[in-house]
Amino acid sequence: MEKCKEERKLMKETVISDSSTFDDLHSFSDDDGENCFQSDNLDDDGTTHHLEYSEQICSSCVKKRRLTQTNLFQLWGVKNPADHGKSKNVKQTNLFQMWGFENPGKSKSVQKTTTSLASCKTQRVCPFYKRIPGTPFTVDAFRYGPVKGCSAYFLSHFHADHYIGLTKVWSHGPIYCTNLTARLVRICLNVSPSFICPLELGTEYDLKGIKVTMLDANHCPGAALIHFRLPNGQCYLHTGDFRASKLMQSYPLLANQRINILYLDTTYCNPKYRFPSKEEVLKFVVGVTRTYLNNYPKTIVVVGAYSIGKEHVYFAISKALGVKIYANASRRRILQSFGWAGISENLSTNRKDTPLHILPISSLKFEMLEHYLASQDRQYTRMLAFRPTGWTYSETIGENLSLIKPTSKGNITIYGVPYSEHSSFTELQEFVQFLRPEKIIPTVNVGNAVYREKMQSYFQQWLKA
DNA sequence: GCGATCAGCT
DNA sequence: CACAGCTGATCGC
Repeated sequence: MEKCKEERKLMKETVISDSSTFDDLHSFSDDDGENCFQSDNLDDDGTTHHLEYSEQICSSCVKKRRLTQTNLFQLWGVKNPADHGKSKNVKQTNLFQMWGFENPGKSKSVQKTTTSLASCKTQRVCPFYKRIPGTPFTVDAFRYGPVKGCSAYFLSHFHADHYIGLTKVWSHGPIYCTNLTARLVRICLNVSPSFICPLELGTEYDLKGIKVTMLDANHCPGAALIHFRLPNGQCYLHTGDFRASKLMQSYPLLANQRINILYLDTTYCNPKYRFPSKEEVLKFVVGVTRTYLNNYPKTIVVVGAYSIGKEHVYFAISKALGVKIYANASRRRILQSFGWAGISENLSTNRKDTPLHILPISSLKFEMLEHYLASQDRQYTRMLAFRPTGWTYSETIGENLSLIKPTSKGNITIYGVPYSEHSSFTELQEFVQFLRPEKIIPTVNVGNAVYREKMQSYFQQWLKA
């Protein structure tokens, strides 16, 4: 134990020195004594930065996995008797409690032996594609501690994989984001308001001599594309997470404007991802719901959702059926914070008032849904559930939604629907061919050199034409 | 005891 | 690989 502690300390020091090396290579001090990221650390072939793509971790610690307890009770699907005593002390936040009733007993079929690495902390280094060269800015880089040379931290949108590391003890610098994202950072993460700097969409700001504009990203509420114009005339666009749309082609900062570097959300940068438009998916979801309710009027409709995003799936059902939306208090609070007109009238605080319920997407499993249905005072005889996720796709289904077949068990039916808030391959192509940027830096799927090369070859093909 | 963070999992 | 998290475990305070 003590040995491990020492190793961790040693590793931390090692990593910090590595980090300094990186910064020494890629940053300089300007007249104010503030560090900026140089723009000349970027090569044209896109192959010379493999090291920078991988966030640094301690390999020696990874090898030293230490077994903790194997939970045989879970392995057997039996309740751990010791949990009875614990339950009084342990703060439980499981779904059953969220719904307001007892956990019927965890019976995960297979629970792997748990291992622990927390004792061997990994220290990551901010990868180059999160830094904006020639500026003291980073985008979605909160998990690296204070980033050397960074005096302003941008948050593109409020999803956990982008704000990870941002907590109420944050003190490494100002956080720039849209108004809506700023509210979420404050109310959900309790970050000190003194660090939160909300920016109006579509308004140009001068931040440390750089012209910055946030543009709607057509992703989740509050998500932004970030446009930077440097004093030397260079323009960079960071898409954060986005779904490219025709509307973006009318943004004054994008139409007929030169973009020198495009930091691109390449989540679905593969021709196999050809999913339908959001509108088509919404139409499909509403159609399925109507048909189902015609056949089985006593049906409860459930939509799975993450913290924010994909709200229109249940808004569409709500509107089409003329029913309110039930969501738990924390989700209602978040939805209210969007400041959307008329949202309050469509939310219900009582689950008995409406057949349309929103649940965490992780709870869309038959066992949990059966329990949820059983808890509804026999109001309903069936359940229809939707799981909206971009990964719910199949090459054969492609854009033909009628090929989607639900999975059913007993009186519960679950539809996976390809409602995506990221660009499809085609949308990416159109966006890049519209923007014709000088250079493209992918920000997703970059952990693997083969993928990186594949993506760069797509970019080249698109821009050849 | 609480919050932060991480590996593993989906 | 990643979506956008969740869970359990551990550690620092």
